[in-house]
Amino acid sequence: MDLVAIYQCLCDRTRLRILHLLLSGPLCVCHFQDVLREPQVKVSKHLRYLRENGLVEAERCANMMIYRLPAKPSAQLKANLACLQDCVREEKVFREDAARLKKLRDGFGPDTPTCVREPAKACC
Amino acid sequence: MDLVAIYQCLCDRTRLRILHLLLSGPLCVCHFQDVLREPQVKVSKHLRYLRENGLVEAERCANMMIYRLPAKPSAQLKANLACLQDCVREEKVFREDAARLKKLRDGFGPDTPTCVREPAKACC
DNA sequence: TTGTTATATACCGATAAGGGAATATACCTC
DNA sequence: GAGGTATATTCCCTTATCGGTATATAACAA
Repeated sequence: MDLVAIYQCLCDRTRLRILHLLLSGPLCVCHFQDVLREPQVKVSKHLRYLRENGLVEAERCANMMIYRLPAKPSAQLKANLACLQDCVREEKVFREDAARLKKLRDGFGPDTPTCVREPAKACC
Repeated sequence: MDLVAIYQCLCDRTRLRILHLLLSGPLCVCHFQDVLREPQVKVSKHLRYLRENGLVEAERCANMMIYRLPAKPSAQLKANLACLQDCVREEKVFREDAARLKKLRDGFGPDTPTCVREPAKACC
């Protein structure tokens, strides 16, 4: 995995949003769908892309997949994720995503997805 | 110019090499050709891409074009260029480029291009 | 003017990227 | 087993990217 591959992962807005969310902790696919408000295929394909390039790791838990940032990121990846975290502050989309994620995590009514209402059961 | 556009510029190896060279100062196109050992079209087109996205600035000087990093880079760009400078250390291509550029700048025989032998005349 | 050097552009082909619709797989529950 | 939920994959289309060959432009020099 070289530097170019990292930037190739970072050069799509959806993937940036995904990585930004992961900076605050592991998430399952339905979280992403809900927070990003993007269709399941789209999310799934971008996650696959990130995974194939070593930018995220995945683990099955019951019938859902939990995605997280690599436990041992390379120096290059670490540097770029830190840089990303600085840069996203300036853009609205990312702040909105963060706000929606917070809402989900805080728990909001009976219509929020199971994996959010019952994190223990959903392993995340 | 948003974050995605920056990463789109960074996700090609030739453009990374160009930006890396620019981190050590302005250069004209023939420098790039020589150091990168890439054909003129290729260099020119990547420079155009970078310019259109605000990652480099250009100025004509006599019959050559001098490219440089923006005088007033955005916070996002500044952060990413700093990150880039850290990351390139790990990869051979960049070190080799730097070595070739140094050779050129130190002046090497009568077969080096005019714009390198006579920097004053070439405004760089 | 003509020629020369430096750089840019147009055009073409090959490949990759990104998105959606439909379908498949994996796991759970009953 | 059947049915449900969560996620992945396949197929198809559209558009972007990258590279090369050939040609055009800009500025200088004689």
